[in-house]
Amino acid sequence: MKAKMDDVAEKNTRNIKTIQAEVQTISAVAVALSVDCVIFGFDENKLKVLLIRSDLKKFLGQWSLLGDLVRPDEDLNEAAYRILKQRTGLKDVYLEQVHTFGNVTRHPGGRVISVAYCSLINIQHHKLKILDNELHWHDLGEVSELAFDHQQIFETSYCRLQKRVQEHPLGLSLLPNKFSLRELQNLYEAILNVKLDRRNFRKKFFAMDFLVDMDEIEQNVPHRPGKLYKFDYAKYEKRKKTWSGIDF
Amino acid sequence: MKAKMDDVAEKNTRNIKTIQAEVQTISAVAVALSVDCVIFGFDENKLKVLLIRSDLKKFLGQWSLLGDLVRPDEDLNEAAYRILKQRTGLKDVYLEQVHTFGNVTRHPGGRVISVAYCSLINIQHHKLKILDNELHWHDLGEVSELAFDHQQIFETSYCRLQKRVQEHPLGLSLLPNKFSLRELQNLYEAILNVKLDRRNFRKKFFAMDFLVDMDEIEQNVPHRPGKLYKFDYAKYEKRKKTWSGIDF
DNA sequence: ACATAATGTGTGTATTTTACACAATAAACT
DNA sequence: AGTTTATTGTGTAAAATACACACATTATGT
Repeated sequence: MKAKMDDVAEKNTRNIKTIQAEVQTISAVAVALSVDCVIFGFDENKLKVLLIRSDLKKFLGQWSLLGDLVRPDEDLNEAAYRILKQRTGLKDVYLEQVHTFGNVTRHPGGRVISVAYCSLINIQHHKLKILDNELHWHDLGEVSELAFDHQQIFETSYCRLQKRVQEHPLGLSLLPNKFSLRELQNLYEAILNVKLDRRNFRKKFFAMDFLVDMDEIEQNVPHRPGKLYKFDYAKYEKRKKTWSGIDF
Repeated sequence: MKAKMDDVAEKNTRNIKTIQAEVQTISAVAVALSVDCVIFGFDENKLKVLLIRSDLKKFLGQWSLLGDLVRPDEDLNEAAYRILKQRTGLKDVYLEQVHTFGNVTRHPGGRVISVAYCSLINIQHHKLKILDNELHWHDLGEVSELAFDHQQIFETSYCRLQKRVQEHPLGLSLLPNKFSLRELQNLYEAILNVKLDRRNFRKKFFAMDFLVDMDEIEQNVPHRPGKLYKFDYAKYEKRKKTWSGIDF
């Protein structure tokens, strides 16, 4: 399976070169178009990103983002959703275009421009799918020297995420449906890489009035269990026009 | 001149179709890559955007953003700077990538993806160049039914601008080097489309401590003239790491 | 029953934001 | 020269928001 994918990648690389050779003679530039997804997850109180071993010989052993070429009949968003579905089995997840990377030399196989997407998934909803050890969740601190310009793409996406979670309650899509306030705070602390005051955090989140008390408590914790809440997405959708962010 | 440009555009359109016909048979998708610039200016206390009559027959008479195909040896940012230089004669202006639009059907001539850039220029620095009446500054309120998906691109860019001017003092690149506080406030009111309290506006801006009193006053105004200031870009560059925005 | 580890809760203080009014100045008009 | 007009420049009090901070409660594990 892996060997076959490598073949496809190598073949695409040759094809791109061929196209570009033809295109040099005319005025329009044909480029290959790809989408790369920066997929974030949250587990054991740490923020993670999903990476795969690089396809290309040049980057042998290095990790890279999940990406693919966009198909002829496919919009950019569709391509991003397809990649997510293929790799994680999940759909209906948060996905947002971040930036387009198109430097001439960014891909050794020829001119390939890449539209980067940032995605947040609930890591528990697909745990079974990563049997392939070429696909792996990495702690954010341990992401370095990615293939291509993926280090830059990753960093750009992470910065965007840090901004976005202060503007919209996106982070919640990283958590289980039911969560304790401690989990929620751990999540924000992990994303923003700061320590927050527990009482003020709770106050702010309750003031938003989007949390619904489930009348359940945590199980199997070696201490006083916390209450469980869910997020009221419907209420948020109604009010988000007049919503001005969280700001921790 | 205009007729020649139309020819080139039509020729490119045919070429793109030709390329795509060839590409259908192989696995990589070749797309044409373009850059569209949303160029903002400020004049007579109004925010303006620079538009040109559409090249294409399908959109005859409609206005469109300034764009061009990206060259084979050209990075995306370079292409955007080139367009700005060609159209306005200006370089060293503020320019930022906003979003990439790549829907399959967005261009009637075939698959063309467009990377949108937002730019701010001082409208006085190039006043002489718009002799061509196919190129025109439009009041923001009067921008409607642009060609292609340019209406959407424009709106996305304007929203981005509204956010960015609250995070960085970008707006100043729309003003002359010397400006009064009234001009500055008019600018922010135009961009954000709100009314601001004069005293509080001044207080906030002075508190930033980036304005330098030029010891000059406005000339030829039929009322008490205001003092002129310039913006201390060097000081801003030094402090922008710890800078957390303006927030009107 | 005792130790452990985390939950749940409120208040006073500092900071920031907002609302708001009047004297001073230069030009234009008579 | 005096009056009108339009806009500049300035400060303060009240309200809202953000911040720092401590102790009793509750379940588990031994």
